[in-house]
Parts: sequence; structure tokens; C-alpha cells
Amino acid sequence: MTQDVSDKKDEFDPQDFLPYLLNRAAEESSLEFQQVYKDRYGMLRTEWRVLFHLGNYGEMTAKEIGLRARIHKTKISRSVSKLEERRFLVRSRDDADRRVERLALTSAGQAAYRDLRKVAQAYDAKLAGLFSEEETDLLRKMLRRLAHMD
Amino acid sequence: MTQDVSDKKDEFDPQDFLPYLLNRAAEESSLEFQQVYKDRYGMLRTEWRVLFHLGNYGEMTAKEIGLRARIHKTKISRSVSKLEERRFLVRSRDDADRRVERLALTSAGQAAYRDLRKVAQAYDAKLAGLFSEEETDLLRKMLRRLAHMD
DNA sequence: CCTTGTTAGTTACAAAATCAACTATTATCC
DNA sequence: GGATAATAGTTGATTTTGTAACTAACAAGG
Repeated sequence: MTQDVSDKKDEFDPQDFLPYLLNRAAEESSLEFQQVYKDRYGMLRTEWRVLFHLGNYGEMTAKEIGLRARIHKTKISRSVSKLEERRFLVRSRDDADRRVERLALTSAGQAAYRDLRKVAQAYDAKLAGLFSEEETDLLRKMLRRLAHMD
Repeated sequence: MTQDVSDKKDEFDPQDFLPYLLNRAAEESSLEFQQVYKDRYGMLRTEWRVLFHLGNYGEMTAKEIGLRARIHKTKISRSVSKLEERRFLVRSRDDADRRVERLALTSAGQAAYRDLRKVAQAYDAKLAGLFSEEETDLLRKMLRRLAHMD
């Protein structure tokens, strides 16, 4: 055993490694949109994600955002502080459980959310345009599966 | 104008935003394999990528790795130093152009590469197993397209 | 009630990524 | 040939992330 003279039959090209491809595609496809929330609002990625979760689902707690978006609580905490400084959201203590903070976008936050959502939508359409509609649908389905979002 | 009473017709769920899905899928699918090169060899992701490029393509320069893998030169530089410390690669000055360093895996580096490639292959098969063969092929093709790797 | 455990969120410190400036070498072109 | 620019790679300062320990509030069992 272990004479293993030939790695030939293996034929596994690490370039095809799904996590690698996924990372490359994710980075590449994030770049262009990243410029928008960075240049236009000075936001970091996590801040944009928090904003988008609040814009999309309405009032939430930091915990809930973390669970949904799979973001660690320290990142959320810092993002919430930044968004608060910039007057994009306000916090309010939950009277029933005073450990909890309910987070809600201000109207400035909502405006930023709508603006960025519009850009995101257009950008998404551009990416989707690389493929047929069926292919794109399948892609999203597969990505959700890989991300355990289904 | 701008009376814009209804955002209804928009119907764009940021959860479907391709860069978001790609990032979530990339992070999720990287986790398990990350544990392996981290626990088994104490490597960082960039170090693993450099290793895998050298293992896959043979001798290369830092520049070439950076271009192929889209990694910034400072990250490469530091990864190469770490891999050199751990005796996974050796550098040699190119006599034709003495700015350039040719990088090559040592036999220890090659062994690590082969080991990790085996794990990667098995993990890739596991991920691919979530879908049909045609779907997986299409997925890879689409990801390469999104990553501008085609 | 009052110890023990759990949960939401923050903070401090270490590790890593990013960005800019730097060294050394080669290429350009007057 | 000698100034100027370009290139390969490194280093240092700043920013961001990750890890762990922390505070404050609640929960449960005795």
C-alpha cells in the first residue's frame, strides 16, 4: 500500500474546487456594489447588511439580525453603533426584556436603504443577464442550498 | 414626479441579491475545509491558496500567483514568508531578472498540498452531491463566469 | 429571595487585511 | 551613459476582524 505511484487518475483540478470558485465569484461580484455603499455612504459591508435587513424586515434586534444574516454579534454591535452615529437607525430598550434592543431605521436610514436597494436591484439584473432566466433561477436555488438558507 | 407612492411593484428581495447569496454560500462552504488546513497545518486561507497554486502549476513567481488567484501582493508576500518559515517552499532569485523570485514547493510542501488536495476533492464531491451532475457542472460554469475566470 | 445559569449586547486585546510608502532592480529614452 | 519611470517584492501604519472576557438583565430551582 501507499505505493501510490500515480496521482494521474485523480484528475482533480483545485481550480474547480467549489469553495474556491464560490469565493472568487463572491469577491468579484461584490466589488462593484461595494464601491457604491462605500463611496456613497462610507459604509462597511456588515453595515450595509444590517441596514438591508432592517430595511427589508423592519424592526429587529441585533440577535435576530445575527441569526438571519449569520453575522457575529460583535460585528453587529459595532455596525449598529456606526449606523446609529450616522443617524441611520435608533435603538429602543424592550420594556418586557430590558437586555434587548429593538433597532429601527430612521427616515434617513430608510432613504439610504431604498437608494441602495435600487442600485442592488439594477446590479443584480446585470449579473443575472449573464445567463438565461432558468439558469439564474437555478443558480440562486443552488446558492441558497449551499448557504443553508432553504 | 417623485410621488413614488408605491415601492410595491418593485418586488426585489435583497435576500435574492446574487452577491449576497454568493457570499453566504462561499462563507458557508469554506468553513468546513478551512478547519482542515487551519487545524492540520496552521495555515491561513491565503497560505493555502498560495500552496495550492504552487502545487497545481509548479514553480511560479509571487506576481503570477497574485494575478491568477487575484490576491494582493502584500498578502502573497506575507504568506510566502510563512510558508518559507514552515519549510513548505523555497525561493530562488531569477538570474535573468534579479527582482523576481521563483517559488517552488519543498517535498514537505508537496506532501501538504497532496494531503489537502485529497481532502478538498472529497469535500468538493460532498458539496457536488447536493445536486445532479448537470447542475453541478452548470454551477461551476456560472461561477467561473461570474469570477471572470473564463 | 438568592444562588446558579443563561442570554443580549459591549469592550479589550490579538490577529489579520488594507493601503501607502519604501528598496532594489530593470527598462526607457533623451 | 544617465535621468526618469516602471516593476517585484517588502515593510510599516491604519483599519477591520476575531476571540475572550466582561456587564447587565433575566430565568429557574431550591
